[in-house]
Amino acid sequence: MSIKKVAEIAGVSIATVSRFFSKPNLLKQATYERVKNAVDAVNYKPNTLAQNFRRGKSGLIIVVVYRIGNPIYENFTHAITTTAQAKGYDVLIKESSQAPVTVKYYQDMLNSKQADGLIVMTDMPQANRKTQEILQQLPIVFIEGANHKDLSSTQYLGLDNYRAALKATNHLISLGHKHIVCISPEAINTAYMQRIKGYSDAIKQANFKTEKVLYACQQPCNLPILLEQVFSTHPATTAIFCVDDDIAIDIMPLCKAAGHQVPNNISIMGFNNIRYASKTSPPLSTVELPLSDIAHDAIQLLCSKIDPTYEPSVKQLDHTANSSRTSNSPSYPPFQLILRASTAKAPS
Amino acid sequence: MSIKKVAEIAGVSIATVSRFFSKPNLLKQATYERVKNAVDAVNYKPNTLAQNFRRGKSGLIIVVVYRIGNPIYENFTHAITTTAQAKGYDVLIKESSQAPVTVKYYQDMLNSKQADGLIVMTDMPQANRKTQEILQQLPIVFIEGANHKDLSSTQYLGLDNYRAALKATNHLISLGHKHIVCISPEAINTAYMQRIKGYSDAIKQANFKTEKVLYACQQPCNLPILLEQVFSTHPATTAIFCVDDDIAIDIMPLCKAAGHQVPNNISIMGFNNIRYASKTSPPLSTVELPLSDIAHDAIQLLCSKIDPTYEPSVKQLDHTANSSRTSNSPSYPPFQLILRASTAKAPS
DNA sequence: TTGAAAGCGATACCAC
DNA sequence: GTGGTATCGCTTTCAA
Repeated sequence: MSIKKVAEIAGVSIATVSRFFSKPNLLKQATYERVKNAVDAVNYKPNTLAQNFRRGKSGLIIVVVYRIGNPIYENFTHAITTTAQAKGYDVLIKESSQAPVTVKYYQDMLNSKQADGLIVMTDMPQANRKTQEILQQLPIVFIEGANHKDLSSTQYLGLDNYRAALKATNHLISLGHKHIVCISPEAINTAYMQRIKGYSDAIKQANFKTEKVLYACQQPCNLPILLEQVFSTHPATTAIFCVDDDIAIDIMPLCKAAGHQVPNNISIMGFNNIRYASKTSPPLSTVELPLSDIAHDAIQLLCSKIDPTYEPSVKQLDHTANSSRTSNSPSYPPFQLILRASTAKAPS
Repeated sequence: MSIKKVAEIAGVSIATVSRFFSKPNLLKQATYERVKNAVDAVNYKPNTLAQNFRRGKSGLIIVVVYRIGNPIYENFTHAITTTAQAKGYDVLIKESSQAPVTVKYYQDMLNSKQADGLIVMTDMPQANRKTQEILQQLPIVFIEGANHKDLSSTQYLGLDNYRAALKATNHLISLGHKHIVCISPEAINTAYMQRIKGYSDAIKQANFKTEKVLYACQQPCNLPILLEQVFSTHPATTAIFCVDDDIAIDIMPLCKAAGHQVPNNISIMGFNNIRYASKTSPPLSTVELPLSDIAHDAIQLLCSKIDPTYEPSVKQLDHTANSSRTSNSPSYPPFQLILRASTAKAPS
């Protein structure tokens, strides 16, 4: 009844009140004033629910992250929001850690118009051929950690996890390390897989035989055991490549507690360069992906999927490292090696 | 046209299709089957936009946080979501760091029915008498950092920042420290103010004359200068109480770099017990507020504000420490002192 | 430049 | 148990 009320007070039709908000310059100055007065008088706000309903869209982009509180997202969501707002979308964040996020979930969310589009930073469980086809149709952009190999390049906007890991491992190799182990969370996703592959390939390219990947469970409960295992079965180990900073940050004190000096006896390398990586003792060497730089492209891509007429020519947006021929796009900087004091020359 | 389509296919009225979802047990078995088949056949999902519109509510609770990526929220949003979902609400998160969140913003968000209720963990800028009255009417629950003194107890669900800080400072005092400085972020909010007050009161109660509060700007740029200042103007300083862990984590390496051993020469105490507090070297002593424990009460309170008939008797929910007569509620545990290795006896 | 009116899709009341 | 239908508040032709 609200727009009606305002119309009544202003002595105009509801259409005019509607125009007051959507196309104010169509109104005659005098009419505009009358409506404005009425609107102010009752402090009228158009009912978003009704607007959304009528327009058939919610004006909402939802960013799905595994868990809030992960410092990785810090700048990314910020950049996403700024870009999206410029295009008239509001951005809200959904945590996926408490509910298994399935293809069906995305489908429902979008079909029922809860959100106009999704930016997903969580791994998607099983993507078989059928679900893949479904996802293809949906306005979703997958980033970081999606099962990109099941998705086309217009679906997935990736980061060069593979090459970054390759480079990080190569850095350790260049420091003279010959026995490097890799530690990954047990709950593995595609980003982690790519990083592990980067590590493996670096080891192989260097013709080392001691390639070793260990998996830590979510709660860093088994990390002490894991570490013990490393040094008992691979006593020659002089470097650890952790596929994320959290693992590295967890493991560094454990190394020290076990009597292994960092970096004198053992070098530790992280991944992501979270805010806390520079605060460890010694500060953590790590790699940083240009997460916030891809925000613009992500929104662009998403908009073109929400409204296919939006931008007919979607430019090439594949920044993944599926194969050796793929390279980083020049449009935004590639990964960056951040060298601090947790890595050093291998002890002789 | 969708419910209509399903009704057509099933050969029933739209009312029946509607009931299929809302009150399925009202349908005759045979009718139920027919509708079910039709629904499955076209993979029909009720349009949430239409439902929300018709029902006049969005079924959404939005948690407003200053910035995602802050580990404080990690468990809290989780707990909020679980509780809210049990009551039929979905929970999304809104970052406030990019847009100044004003009273008007909240008002619009709720009036326009974007969300049914808000849980706010950001400070609210200026709350004068008028805005206070407005907020009183709105389905908002303020937590942690709100200007609680401007709000009534049915509005604000607080944490005992004051007493936790008092206790933390008293712990330093009990270790023999007589010259304790306090460092707070420059962008101060009520939670920080309460903590600072807790610190001050502890100092006063101990009859120390050297009470000193310093403010670090958001980017920890001036922290080195601040620290230098501490030791030049207060060379007797043997302990630092930081009003949040981030400050403590930032300052610890700086102390060490400046040649002050932690905790031998200087003790450092944090606040919040974020995930990374235990990873510093030495591990950080801190205090932890029962943030995730209040999730249930927060949702309860919010629901009673969304629908006043929901729970006529709102039980006493004031857990703040406005005055000395207020005490922690027995319903959830109070703060907890987490003692690690960054605090030790004052050097003699 | 403005108004009248047809819906958007679902809900719920009132009949039968 | 089921169907008909008014209605939620707004947007958007189409006419005037």
